[in-house]
Amino acid sequence: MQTPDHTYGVFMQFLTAHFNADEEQLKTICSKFSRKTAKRNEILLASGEVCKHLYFVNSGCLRIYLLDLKGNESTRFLVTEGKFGTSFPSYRLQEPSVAAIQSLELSDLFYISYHDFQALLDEIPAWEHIYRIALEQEYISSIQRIESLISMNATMRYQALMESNPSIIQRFPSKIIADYLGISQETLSRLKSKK
Amino acid sequence: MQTPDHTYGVFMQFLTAHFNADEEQLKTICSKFSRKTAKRNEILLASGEVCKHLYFVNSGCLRIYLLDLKGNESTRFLVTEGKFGTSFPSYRLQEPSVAAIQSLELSDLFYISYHDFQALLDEIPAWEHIYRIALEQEYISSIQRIESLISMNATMRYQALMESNPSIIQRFPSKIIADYLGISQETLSRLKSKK
DNA sequence: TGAATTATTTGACTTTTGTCAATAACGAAT
DNA sequence: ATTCGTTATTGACAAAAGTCAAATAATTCA
Repeated sequence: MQTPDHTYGVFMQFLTAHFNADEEQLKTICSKFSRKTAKRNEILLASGEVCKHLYFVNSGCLRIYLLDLKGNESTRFLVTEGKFGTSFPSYRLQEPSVAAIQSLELSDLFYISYHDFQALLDEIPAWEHIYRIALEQEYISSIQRIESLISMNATMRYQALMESNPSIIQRFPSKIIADYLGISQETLSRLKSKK
Repeated sequence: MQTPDHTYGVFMQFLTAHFNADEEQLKTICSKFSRKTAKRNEILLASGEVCKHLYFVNSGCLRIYLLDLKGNESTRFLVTEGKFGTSFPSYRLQEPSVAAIQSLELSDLFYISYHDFQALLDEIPAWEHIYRIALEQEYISSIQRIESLISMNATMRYQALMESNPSIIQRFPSKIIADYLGISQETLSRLKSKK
């Protein structure tokens, strides 16, 4: 991938929003990203592997999830269009991943290796700045998620999700919404019908 | 606070670990921090207020916690010696805080305002770099906390905490450990006696 | 030190949530 | 449209965790 153009879609919007003034930097950044299509339900990372890529979801959706010995799944994150996602602890530390990554839909993805990501941090100070801002946002989101998990019951967590992010409730199977909320799908089904 | 010296304790260790080569930057950074002592159980931030300070805990301990209408408390974070802590979403966005901050012990604190923190980010590129690294670590910790909350029951979460951070179990009242794990103090007491 | 406060444990009971199983509904792909 | 496989709902029951109350233990600090 060498020169950015309109076919980049949402990824192009992200880049120009941050680097519109600097064609040179933009080309450097694009040169480090590759693009791929992931099929519905395709596994991009199995648990136990070291996570090699950070993904930008141009279209579709990724799910970062845990799978225990009994086959129970827990959704750590859902990553929709215009967002970056990876198995962060594994990607950052280059250690085996606890979580797996799955494409929930037919997805159009840009991705960058850890090595190239580090190179961008060194080469382009603005890249570190943007990354820092993004980390702050994700950290705030994760704090809010922790708060809902330690201070609310299943009903309150579902209501809070309906208010903060109603689109994902419609978009994804309720089994996955239940995993994300840390409750069983039967419990979710019941609290939906009661209300 | 102008010139750093040995009375700074752990804070000095943190600074020299990152800026040992640069006396100039060190002085700039120190000039933005103030120091204060907080009494046991002193409230440093009440919920609803905008969080003005980021704290470095030189000695003692801070607790970032939630308080609901019924008086139930939930501990978002415990910040021990050598760590930075604040009500992060409020400090970063300069919005009213959901959480409160309390000094659990007699604590020796360094603190910096949001404005001065932003100034350091602009003035000293290495400050943004260090901050980014710290954010990554905190974000990874919060992801691991989310995972334990969505995929483990009370017993497993307690066991995991005993393995990952046994010192805080001994140091703090079990009521606070229970809050931190998202369970009632009675449940914690029972699972301790069963094992 | 000793009174007062705070924290912890335990019991009895309730509520919430999970599990298993059966059925119903839905959706993708031919 | 029909079939197959997945997803959602519901019931019956079990397990986990919460609540309230009382008794005991431990701490604080005056």
